Amino acid sequence: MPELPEVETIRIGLQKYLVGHIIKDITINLPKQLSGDTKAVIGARVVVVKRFGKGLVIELDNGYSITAHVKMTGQLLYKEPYLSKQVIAGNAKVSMTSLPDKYTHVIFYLDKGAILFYRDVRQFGWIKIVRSDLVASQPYFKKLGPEPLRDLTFEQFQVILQKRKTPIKQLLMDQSLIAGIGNIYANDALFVSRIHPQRPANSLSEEEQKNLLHAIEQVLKKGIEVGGASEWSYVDALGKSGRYQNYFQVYRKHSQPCPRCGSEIQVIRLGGRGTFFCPKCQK
DNA sequence: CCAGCAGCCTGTGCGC
DNA sequence: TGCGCACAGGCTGCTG
Repeated sequence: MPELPEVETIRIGLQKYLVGHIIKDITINLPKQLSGDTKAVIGARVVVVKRFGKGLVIELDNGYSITAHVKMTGQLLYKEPYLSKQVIAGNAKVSMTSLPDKYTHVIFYLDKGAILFYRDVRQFGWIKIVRSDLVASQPYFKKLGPEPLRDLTFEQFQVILQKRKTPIKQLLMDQSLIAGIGNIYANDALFVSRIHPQRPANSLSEEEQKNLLHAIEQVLKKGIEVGGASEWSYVDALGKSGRYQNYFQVYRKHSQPCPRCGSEIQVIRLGGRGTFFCPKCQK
């Protein structure tokens, strides 16, 4: 499930391949996944691709932007004829040769025979076309908290934690407090910093706060470095899988030995989400 | 105001 | 083998 590192990896791919392309036409197979002024993108050129939290913003040269959230199973894929072979070589989970397929809900036809398409098995994601100057006031983008690796300072982090007695893991995943962290990186960051996921956020000592922020930055950077986690259906803009799943410390490792002390990793449900931790290392 | 949870979906993996 | 069902998940919107 794409979180900050996965969405950042998609962004990097789109920034590299999409910028400069002109959108010629759109095909909409599942109307509920696309909203806004869809006609506005026709004839416009892609200028830059940005990311805020887990959201993507593809800015066009006519004052409009394509905003998107891929939720769990969404994929934004770029394809052009001469790239097909190269893409398959990149250990793609999805064979790009058979795409677009029945899960492809929106297709943007670009110049030079390239396409950008949105594929989403569970149909939870969305694409919204809005004026660029209104992106920041859109419901999803409006309520995003500060970005780790970009503008989240230790002082801010401390204030966020001190105010609340919510279990620390739930707090980390609250997008309005800190943007971009999901279940995978929340679990792993807490393991790295040896903090129990159920600890009230305001109970952390200053040292624990520092360790946690450092761990968050560490796991997110590692995630980006290895192209994200492809535990489910995540692939980047060229259909390539990431490798972070090989670095999971505790996420989905229940009943397996803790990589640090050998104790059995436990699983509980916290805020309705699977929560994995080592009962011995994490206090 | 905040916490908790249903709903949105469908492929996967389990038990029988 | 095949069926049925719980489960996974981010976010919105509703309820208590």
